[in-house]
Amino acid sequence: MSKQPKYQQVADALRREIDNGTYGPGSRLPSEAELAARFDASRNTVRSGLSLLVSQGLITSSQGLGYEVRKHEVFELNASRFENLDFPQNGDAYSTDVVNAGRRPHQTFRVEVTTTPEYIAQRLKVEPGSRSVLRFCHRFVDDVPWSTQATHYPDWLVQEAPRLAEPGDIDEGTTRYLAGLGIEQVGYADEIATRMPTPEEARLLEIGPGVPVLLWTRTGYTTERPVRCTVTTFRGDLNRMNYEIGDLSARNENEAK
Amino acid sequence: MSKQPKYQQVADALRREIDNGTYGPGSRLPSEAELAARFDASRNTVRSGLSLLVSQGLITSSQGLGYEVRKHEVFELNASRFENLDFPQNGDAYSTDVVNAGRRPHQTFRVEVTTTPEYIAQRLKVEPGSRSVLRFCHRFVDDVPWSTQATHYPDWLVQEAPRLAEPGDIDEGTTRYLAGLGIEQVGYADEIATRMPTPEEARLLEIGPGVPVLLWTRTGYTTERPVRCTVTTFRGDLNRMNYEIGDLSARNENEAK
DNA sequence: TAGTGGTCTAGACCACCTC
DNA sequence: AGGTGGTCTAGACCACTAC
Repeated sequence: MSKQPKYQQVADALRREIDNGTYGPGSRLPSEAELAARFDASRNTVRSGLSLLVSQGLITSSQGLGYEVRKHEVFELNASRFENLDFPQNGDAYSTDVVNAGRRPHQTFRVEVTTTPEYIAQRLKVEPGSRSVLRFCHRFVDDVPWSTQATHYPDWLVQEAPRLAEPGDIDEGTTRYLAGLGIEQVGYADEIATRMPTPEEARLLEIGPGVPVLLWTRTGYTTERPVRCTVTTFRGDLNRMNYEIGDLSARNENEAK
Repeated sequence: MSKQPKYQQVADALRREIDNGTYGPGSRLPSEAELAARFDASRNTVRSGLSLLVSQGLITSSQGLGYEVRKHEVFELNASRFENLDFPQNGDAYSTDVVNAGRRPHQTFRVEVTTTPEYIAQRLKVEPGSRSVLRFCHRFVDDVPWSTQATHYPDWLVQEAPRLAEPGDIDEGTTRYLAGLGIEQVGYADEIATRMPTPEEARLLEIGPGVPVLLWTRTGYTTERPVRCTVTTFRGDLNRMNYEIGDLSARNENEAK
């Protein structure tokens, strides 16, 4: 058993006390000065220990207030049910999901013409650097930044569906608008990854240290070819994705919760 | 434009230089002492900036060696094709996937009888604290820790399928073994989440700071009820999950890569 | 105004790697 | 041996929040 550095001992001790409920979710930790006295360490050493827990997503800190144990509540997104065309409502699937969960959604929206980034071009099977329309959405739930969503449409598609390039929302939803033009998406390729946020993402999503992002890339296909590529960036601490595969009648028949 | 703290300026400057290729993947950064001179800051301040980049997963550090720009290579796992019963090979789907990618897999394995944790019990629709069999797998690719996988089987199922409780691998795969007993999984409910690793996970997966884990929970159902719940923990920097939904003939017909 | 965390410094000593 | 990062200290000053 090798000797642990002191800041590790601080972090471990506090983690144990958080795990066993001494400090519950939302409660405040003792101040740095108190902890320094308790562990017979300098304030800086205590800070090292605390910053470890911060970067592990266990606690947060705010100037003038102190350290607080992080609360976890997650929003579930059913990706296999998403964007069903027999959708009962107008508006997009996101708002419906959020309202159904008893929460209040809002979003900011913008449309621009861009050159297609490499990552997107691969998936849309177009030349990198060619033109595409980007529809970008910044989403909030109860005024907390929740996710960003960037959908790219290739240039050839915009020729057939000019409203994609117009600013402002498309009331019936873009998927349905395209379907009305005979461009029906019959398949999706989803990719899911995780990493720490870039500074830009941290700003948009108001993510503190220790919170990863969940990246969801969906490429939509007609029977002929890919028609759109959507990259959604979620706060990892607030979201979970669900997929249903095959026959789940055994699960759904007596659903309570 | 408010003034940034000096350690932020250090982090931002280095991030820019990494992004624009001044320091490419795998290359070494200047030493702390050199950076301190360059930014006219104390060594501790430079360390704050560097540790920011470490916790963002952009660089790693090793004692005696220095700081290095992280390399990214990801392994893709197709979750919708996974565990297909018409699978051509013996052995489990994981090994097949890895070998197909030209990599060398190995795993350690253990079986134990446990009391069902809350999280699992909910999904298997059994009492929390009741008995279940846990089959646990620690997986490596080219000797790099890759993922852990813990599958729980409820007690009632183990009565019908006693080999589940025996130590050692089941050659034909557990899914096929169960199918041979008339217990066929016809549906899966998948849940995907991300967070920073616990110290235990960081140890098993040899994860450094700044790397999140990807959590994949799959509950398998017969037409009657849930029969198993598998929780897989991936290193977030090395793995990506894919799902294919609906008709993707347009994508697969002229697949090159 | 008092208490909290945030930034920054200068310096000491240790542990690890390479030569 | 010399250079690298890792740990730790003591103290200063700033910025934010509460009262």
